[in-house]
Amino acid sequence: MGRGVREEQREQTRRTLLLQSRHLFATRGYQAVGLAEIVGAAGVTKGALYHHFASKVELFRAVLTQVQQEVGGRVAAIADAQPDPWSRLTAGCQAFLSASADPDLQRIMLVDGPAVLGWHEWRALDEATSGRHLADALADLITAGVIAPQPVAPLSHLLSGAMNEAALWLAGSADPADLVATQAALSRLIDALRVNEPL
Amino acid sequence: MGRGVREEQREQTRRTLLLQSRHLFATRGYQAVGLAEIVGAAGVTKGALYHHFASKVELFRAVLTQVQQEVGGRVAAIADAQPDPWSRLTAGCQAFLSASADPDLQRIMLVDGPAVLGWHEWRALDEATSGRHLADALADLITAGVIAPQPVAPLSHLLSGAMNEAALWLAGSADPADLVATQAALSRLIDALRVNEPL
DNA sequence: CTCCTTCGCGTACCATCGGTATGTCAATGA
DNA sequence: TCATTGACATACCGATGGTACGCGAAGGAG
Repeated sequence: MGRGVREEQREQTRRTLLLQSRHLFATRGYQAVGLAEIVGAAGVTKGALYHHFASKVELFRAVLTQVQQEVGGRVAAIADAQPDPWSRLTAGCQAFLSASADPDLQRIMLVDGPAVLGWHEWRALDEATSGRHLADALADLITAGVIAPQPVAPLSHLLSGAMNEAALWLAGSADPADLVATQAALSRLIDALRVNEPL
Repeated sequence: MGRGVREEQREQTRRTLLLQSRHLFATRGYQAVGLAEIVGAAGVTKGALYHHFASKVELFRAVLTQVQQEVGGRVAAIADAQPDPWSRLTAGCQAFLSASADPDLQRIMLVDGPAVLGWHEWRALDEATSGRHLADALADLITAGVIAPQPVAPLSHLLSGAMNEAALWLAGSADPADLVATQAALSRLIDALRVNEPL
């Protein structure tokens, strides 16, 4: 099944473009990085870039999608390994916090994402990956009667925003105790959702 | 106290620049608005703009500072009118949610702010206004023994992020029930902080 | 009132950056 | 073998943030 030298080179170039732009976007931000620098790092020219991506924004969109799927995959993998719905929620939240703590991911995912694509589209992308897992976990817990019946959307947004901001803060904090304290505080907040606090 | 025609005109120009750029930034975003459009709306030229602000970023910084102080002032006014620390926290959170629901404020404050100035500087600005009130309220509740002793910083970031994201979501939701549900969910989360859940 | 200085601002210009049109050469398939 | 397609390079354009400089009126000194 020789896939053809043509298509192979194409995908190679695209991967390199994604990889380099992702690195540059992560370290210096979307605005500060010019296309010249990206194509220079990738060893190609602007012609190649615009052959693969319609605009700088679409290149960023591709990078963000990739990052979101990676984070979503890591969270889902850890959450799905848990035996019960409640553990899936808590473990998933901790996993998201850990994954988002990577400074190379969070600038793309949490800072530039909403600004470049607009909040609504950013939200839609998140909803397709990590956000979906959170909403699903909450819905499962409601149907299981573990947490009180209520609309999932508000809760999902509150928790998602809490974790996003916390991850941003943790990335800049050198003290590892902050991570522990944040996880503890987050656990307390989530525990509040249980229908009856068992002493 | 004749302030002089000179200084009066200067401040007038600066105010107009801030007002117009704030409106444009709020409705179309920092990136999509060019300086030509701003100075056109303000009835001046780029010379005037660069006489008052060193760069487009500094203009945005001035706008953001103004917005933050307004929101912080509104929140503080409502919170300080409450009799006890616990009411100050809850009322302050509700006030922040309501204030941030204004689409003309939130794009500047919550979307473009972190991306344009960088998350750290954005955080520092927030810390100087609304964020400070939240941290103070939490600290008061801890010393009063209402909520369990714990570091305030993680809690403050979690709650701040939750409210920010919720405000963003509420602005795009036409259903007024979403606001009620969000406030209810937020109240439940905050209630979880009490040292001993009564009943 | 006069002169000079200062200051707020307009004008003209520049560099850079995202984006496009077009050329080129190799892979492909008949 | 040869025409075609497609992946990419090159050259170029318009717009935008930013700068250098000029101008005219307000303010102070005599």
